[in-house]
Amino acid sequence: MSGSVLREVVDAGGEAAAETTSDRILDVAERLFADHGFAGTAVRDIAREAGLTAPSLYNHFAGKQALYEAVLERGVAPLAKLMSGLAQKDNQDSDGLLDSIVDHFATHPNLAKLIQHESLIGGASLAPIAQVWLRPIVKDAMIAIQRNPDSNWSEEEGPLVVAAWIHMILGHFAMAPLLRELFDFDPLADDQIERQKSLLKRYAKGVMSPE
Amino acid sequence: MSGSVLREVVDAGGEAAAETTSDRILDVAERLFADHGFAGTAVRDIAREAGLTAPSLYNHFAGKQALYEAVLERGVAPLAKLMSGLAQKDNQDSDGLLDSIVDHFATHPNLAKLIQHESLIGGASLAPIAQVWLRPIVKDAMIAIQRNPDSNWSEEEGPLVVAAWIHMILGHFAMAPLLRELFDFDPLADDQIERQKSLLKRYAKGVMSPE
Amino acid sequence: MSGSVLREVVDAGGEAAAETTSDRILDVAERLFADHGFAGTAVRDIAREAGLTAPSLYNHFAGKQALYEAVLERGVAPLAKLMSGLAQKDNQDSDGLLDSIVDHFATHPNLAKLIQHESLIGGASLAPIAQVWLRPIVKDAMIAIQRNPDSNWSEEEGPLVVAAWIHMILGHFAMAPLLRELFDFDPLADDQIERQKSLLKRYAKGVMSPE
Amino acid sequence: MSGSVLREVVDAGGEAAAETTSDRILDVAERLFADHGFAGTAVRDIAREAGLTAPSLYNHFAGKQALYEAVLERGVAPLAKLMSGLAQKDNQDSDGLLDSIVDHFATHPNLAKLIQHESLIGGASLAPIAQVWLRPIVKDAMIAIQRNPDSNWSEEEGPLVVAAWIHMILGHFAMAPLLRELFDFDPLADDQIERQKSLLKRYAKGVMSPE
DNA sequence: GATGAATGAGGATTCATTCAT
DNA sequence: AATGAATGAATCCTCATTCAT
Repeated sequence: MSGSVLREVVDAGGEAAAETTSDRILDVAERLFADHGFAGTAVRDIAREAGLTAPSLYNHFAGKQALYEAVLERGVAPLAKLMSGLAQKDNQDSDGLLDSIVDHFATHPNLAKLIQHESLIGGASLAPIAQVWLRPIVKDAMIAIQRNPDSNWSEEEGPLVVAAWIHMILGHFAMAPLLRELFDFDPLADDQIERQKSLLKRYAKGVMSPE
Repeated sequence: MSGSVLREVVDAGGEAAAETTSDRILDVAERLFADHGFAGTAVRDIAREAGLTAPSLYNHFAGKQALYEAVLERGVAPLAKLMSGLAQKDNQDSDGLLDSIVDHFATHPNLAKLIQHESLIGGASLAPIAQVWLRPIVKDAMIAIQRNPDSNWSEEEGPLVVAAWIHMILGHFAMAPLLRELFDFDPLADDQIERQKSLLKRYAKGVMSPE
Repeated sequence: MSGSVLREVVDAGGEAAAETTSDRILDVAERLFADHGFAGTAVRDIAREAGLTAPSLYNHFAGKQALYEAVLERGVAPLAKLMSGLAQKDNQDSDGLLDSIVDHFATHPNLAKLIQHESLIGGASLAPIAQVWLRPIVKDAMIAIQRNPDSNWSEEEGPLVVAAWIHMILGHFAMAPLLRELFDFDPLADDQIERQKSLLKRYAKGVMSPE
Repeated sequence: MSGSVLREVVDAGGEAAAETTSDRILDVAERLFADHGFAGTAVRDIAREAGLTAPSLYNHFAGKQALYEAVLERGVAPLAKLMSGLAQKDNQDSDGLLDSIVDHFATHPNLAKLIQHESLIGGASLAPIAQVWLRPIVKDAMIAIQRNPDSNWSEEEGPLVVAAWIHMILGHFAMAPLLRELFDFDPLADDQIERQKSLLKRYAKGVMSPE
């Protein structure tokens, strides 16, 4: 259940054992897009780090935009799958749900950055992400919040509560460079991830129901 | 004609009444850097929207990077000033503090995006922002959290708690495009900002001290 | 089609029969750098005269400076090779040595200009030229001068004597525009080159040992 | 007679005691044009080193080209004056003539570089230099050579002999960077200039009449 | 699948020059 | 006489992309 175990199994976040060339390209592109954003990433750099030349990359992806979208889809799809799966299970178990989500981001360290980049830019790919993948989950979450007998959030506050969760989870992973500067630890280290998980769980218990 | 007096009144957040060319450039650059990031913003576009040609811009700023840093400094400096001022007042009054901070981001709608862009990229300008401007504030916040008799966060959790506040506040303003897609409201609308303020205040009361 | 054989024959000094694009670029660049200097030569002009666009040129050379250095190396290397070859032969035969050197500059009409440009500017590429290529030859020359029984130059004068030879040989080819203005002949014409050779030989006999 | 004495008196080569702004500009421009060539020198750099801005420079000179020509004229005119004066004196005294010329270049250390730059480029300003200033002197020199009873140069060789003198004198001063790299002394140091003078005088005696 | 060569569009920046002040 | 601001032209160079091989 802990992230460190999952990492070896899933491997989607690391590019060490990449097999096909397309996968290798996607791995590199994911990392570079996450670190430098879409505009700040050169196709040539992706190609070079993937071990080929830029023209060769066009044998695998129609263009930079298409590659970017493929990266986003590959990154966001399993997240959506995970969460729609979780939603169908016992959604009272917010602890396990939080563990799963945080673990997913921990094993996919570029995902949060990708989502936050796209959210900041408000690019064309944001709508699919938000509408297709995240919205259903959000709906479940809002239902869960409302259904919680301890919760006393008004209906208008629901979205902001959900948004707060998104910010806390995404932020922990996406804004790692800032946190590293501000504090003296790496938010992506295993112990910090565990701490963040326990923090979020305590929030889930107490914070959600202030009284 | 007596511009210097008007400037403070009119110019809060908008770039309509900008007076000097340098200010106009800074205003435009702030908006474009916030919306498209550093790499995604062309000097020529900044110049055009500021009403001059790209070479002319170099009469006011040494280069793109220098302009970017000037934008960041102009944006972050008052934030730091505000918060260091708040820290010296009654720092038990977390409500007023939250109001001030949120209001500042509300009236400087590009600031959160600028900080989050730079945090994501982990660029060279991040260190000054974090070290010089944010770190002192963070120190105060952590002291306040520890001093709170109701608080029972361990010492290691302090940074993560502070980080959570950063994520919630920055996120509300910076990730507006995502929230707009996900929900059907504008986080920057006055009523939503008020709602967010009251939400954060409730968090400050309850969430910080779960038991 | 069998280019590699032809190249040595046809391509001596002229850029007409250049084969590979890189060679064509080098040929044009050599001529333009020689005629206008480094700063006075535009990459776009080199590219245009070589039959391509400026960006295409970057597929062959990393940049203007790299191209310049490649031009210098291609020009100076055979000169050094020639002279180190001559040094190993009977170095009493100063006549043959002078013939070879002058003929080399005659068949590489840009070389003297390139060296003199770089010597005037004192650019970064001058040190390699001087240290690696010319210095060994100079050493030989100074030994030869000292060893000459008729020579009565003091040790301190040796360098100046060598320098005088350099000036006379380089000057004849590099300062052709001045000589054309001053006199009414072309220093690069065959008969003038022959005359210069015989002049230098007479110098070598008489001038070097005045008494 | 020695260069070191003259330098303090004449001062045309140094820019320390420059008086009018125009003179200061000319001094700086002369040095920069000599060191970097016409294309390699920016008007702004000249202006900055002269203590004003580029637009101000246009109050004194019509443009870059005009400034360049003014520099050349100011540099070459006294040289021509000197030499026409020398020609009218006892032109058998080649020793004094050589001393004067070399001293002039020694006290005007940029002059040789300026002439050699312009000769290499073959620019529009070369013709005036060659035709108006140098040609009369050259004519005298050739007459002197022919008239010398010891000389046995053919008529066609005359120009080449004169050219050789030009190369040796200009080269010593203009190609100082190369000589510094090649040998371990500064050609512009007083002792080296004296040595060069004595060398040239010996050449004048012996070399000119090999038999 | 891969690549070297090529390119139009655009990148930031420099340059010589102008002009109102 | 000096300058801040402005600019068209040109600088070197990068970029995403195409295409023949």
